[in-house]
Amino acid sequence: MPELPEVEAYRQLAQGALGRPVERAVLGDRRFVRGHSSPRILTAALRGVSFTAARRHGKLLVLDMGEPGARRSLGLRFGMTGRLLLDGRAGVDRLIYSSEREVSAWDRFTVAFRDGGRLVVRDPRLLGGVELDPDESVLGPDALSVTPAELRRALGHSEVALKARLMDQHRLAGVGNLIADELLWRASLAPHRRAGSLTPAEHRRLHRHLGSTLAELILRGGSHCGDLMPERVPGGRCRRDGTELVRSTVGGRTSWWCPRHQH
DNA sequence: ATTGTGGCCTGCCCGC
DNA sequence: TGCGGGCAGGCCACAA
Repeated sequence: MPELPEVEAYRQLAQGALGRPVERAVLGDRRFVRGHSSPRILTAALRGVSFTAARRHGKLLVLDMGEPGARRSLGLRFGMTGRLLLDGRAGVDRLIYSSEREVSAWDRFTVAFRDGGRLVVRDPRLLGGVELDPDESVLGPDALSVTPAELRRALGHSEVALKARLMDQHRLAGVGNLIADELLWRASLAPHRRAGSLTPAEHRRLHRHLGSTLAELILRGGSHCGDLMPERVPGGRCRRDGTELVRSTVGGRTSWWCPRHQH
């Protein structure tokens, strides 16, 4: 599903859309519009502009547009089943939980360029969305570039489960359910550990594993490419010590973890 | 402010 | 063979 690694791939794909004048934008489903702008205002804002930069903040892809001084931006979210396509090319090969089928009805948002190319968000489940001038200030620091001090601040002294805190986009942006499980498994930390209870050594370990896990998943091609993923099924075993993994609900999400080495 | 819960959305898979 | 129910989780509204 689209977590940070997928959206990073989408960002790289979207670089190919920069500098190409927009003919028009089309909403396949008006429910796909998020935020305060109406579909009419959003599509009108895109007419004739060119994108000047493709940025990523957590799971949010931001396309800047317009002249400096009158800067606007377009925010794209992908939920758990959203794909990005540019001129028919996909940003990622495979998307777990989503469908591989090509159904034009799932093209929720299309930007048609004057040169004939298209940027398409294809999302069967409508869990993603498009927003004009998204408020990025509500997002925490990006998980790929977060500093140790920022990560410690994100966890704070909270009594909330560590995993829930890591997935709180307002405090740390980019970590979703699959990566949280992978990260905690690698860092030997239990998902239900209180977020504020980590020792300095555990903070360091978590920060180190966060960076290396994300970098590795980006290289491997997605959030589903972790070492824990194949065992994230009933009867699955820990690849480190052979213990049968436990499935429980933490922070309202299905969590798989090793009861032997994660504490 | 913080935290937890339920609903939205729909393709897919399983059991009957 | 068709059908109903459960599941998946990012995000947001809402309540306490």
